[in-house]
Amino acid sequence: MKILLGLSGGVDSAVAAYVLKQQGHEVECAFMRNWDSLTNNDILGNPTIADDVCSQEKDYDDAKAVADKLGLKLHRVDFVKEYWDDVFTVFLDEYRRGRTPNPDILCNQHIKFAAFYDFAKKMGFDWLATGHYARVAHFDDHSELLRAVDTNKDQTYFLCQMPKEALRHTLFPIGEMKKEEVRKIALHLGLDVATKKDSTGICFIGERNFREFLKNYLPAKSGKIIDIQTKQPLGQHQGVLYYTIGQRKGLGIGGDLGPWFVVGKDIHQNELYVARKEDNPWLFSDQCTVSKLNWFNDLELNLPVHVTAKFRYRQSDHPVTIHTREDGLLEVRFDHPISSVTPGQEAVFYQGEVCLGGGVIEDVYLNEKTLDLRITEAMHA
RNA sequence: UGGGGUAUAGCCAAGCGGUAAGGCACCAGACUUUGACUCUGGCAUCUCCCUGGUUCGAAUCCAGGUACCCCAG
Repeated sequence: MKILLGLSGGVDSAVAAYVLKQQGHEVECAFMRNWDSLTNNDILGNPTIADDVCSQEKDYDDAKAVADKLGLKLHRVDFVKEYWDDVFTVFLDEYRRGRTPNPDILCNQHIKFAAFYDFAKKMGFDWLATGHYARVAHFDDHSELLRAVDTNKDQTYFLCQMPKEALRHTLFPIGEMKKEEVRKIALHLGLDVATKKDSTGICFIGERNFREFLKNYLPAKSGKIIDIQTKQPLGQHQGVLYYTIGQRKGLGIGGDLGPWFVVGKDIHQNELYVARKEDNPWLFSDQCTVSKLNWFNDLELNLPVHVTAKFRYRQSDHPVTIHTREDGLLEVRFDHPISSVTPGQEAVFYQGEVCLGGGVIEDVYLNEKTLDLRITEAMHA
């Protein structure tokens, strides 16, 4: 089989390349470049903007070293425009709406398993492979996405929006391995990336002071921080768009009552609403609606059904019941109230080991009332 | 300009003569391919409003200032 592997310069994809090669496949690698700090005006809060060699080039060098060591060909592909148009534009639009998007899910959806997948097809490859911690089971008529064996590293959450067709032609070579084993193999192979720190932050962009990063694209506009319980102003925020639900840091509210957590916002009034931990009904919800659904199987034909769901990466599974509403949105009812479920984030559904798919959280509810309605009522009471 | 009260780090706030608790905020690190949450650590050392004094020793006692608050005018 002719396989194109996405090689990032990290240890996971390096070992994935090795595994495929050992299995006797015809493997070539490709390094993706999706972000250009200068053309994308990524200045504020960029820790490496002044460096001679930007971190991406360092990653490319690492990837090149791995490919050379394994004797594999390395392509270099550039999706900077696609990333901006299909990922970052959506990302910013969501923020402008006061929501909190997940750019890495968009990236997998539009870049790695769309633009990159198309590139692989065009280049004549039969399969696409990446170093994600996930498993895929291919059957005659469909493919299933399964949780990684290493449950601590499982990345199916980020893969929930990958197109079905791409999943049909994708392999995750390290999905059966634990991170520890991956590093051990890399060490045995003498790869320099064996001990390289796991990358974090937005994929292709990296770790950032997030508020400073957003300021490059969303202008600061300070306003009031209000205690949703008493309606009293407690301080000033720097821009309501910079904060997300459940957030504690960055509010700058002193005194003896805290800590305070963001429970909601009004982008028109430019007000941020906060509550104390003791007032936690404000942080909880028992239901949400979900749009932009992507299913890997025909489960939706059999709704309603009781499954488990994650509402953010590395959150434990929560039992929920899902069914379709007349307006086409998916309605998700939680068995028990959950904290800080946030519009714009992804709800991903599982049945045991199988990742069924996911969608974007639209509204969150408590006792049949949307968060916005609850806030409006509280502020006018 | 009568009486009473308070002045401790950015914000709250312990301390009541023996060599500055704690919380919030903030900063750093850990965790983490989103944003968050969480965890760990740091954070008053010509220092406790100022100036004198008592004492072996004062944020703690005394005197005088200064500022703010409350009650009464």
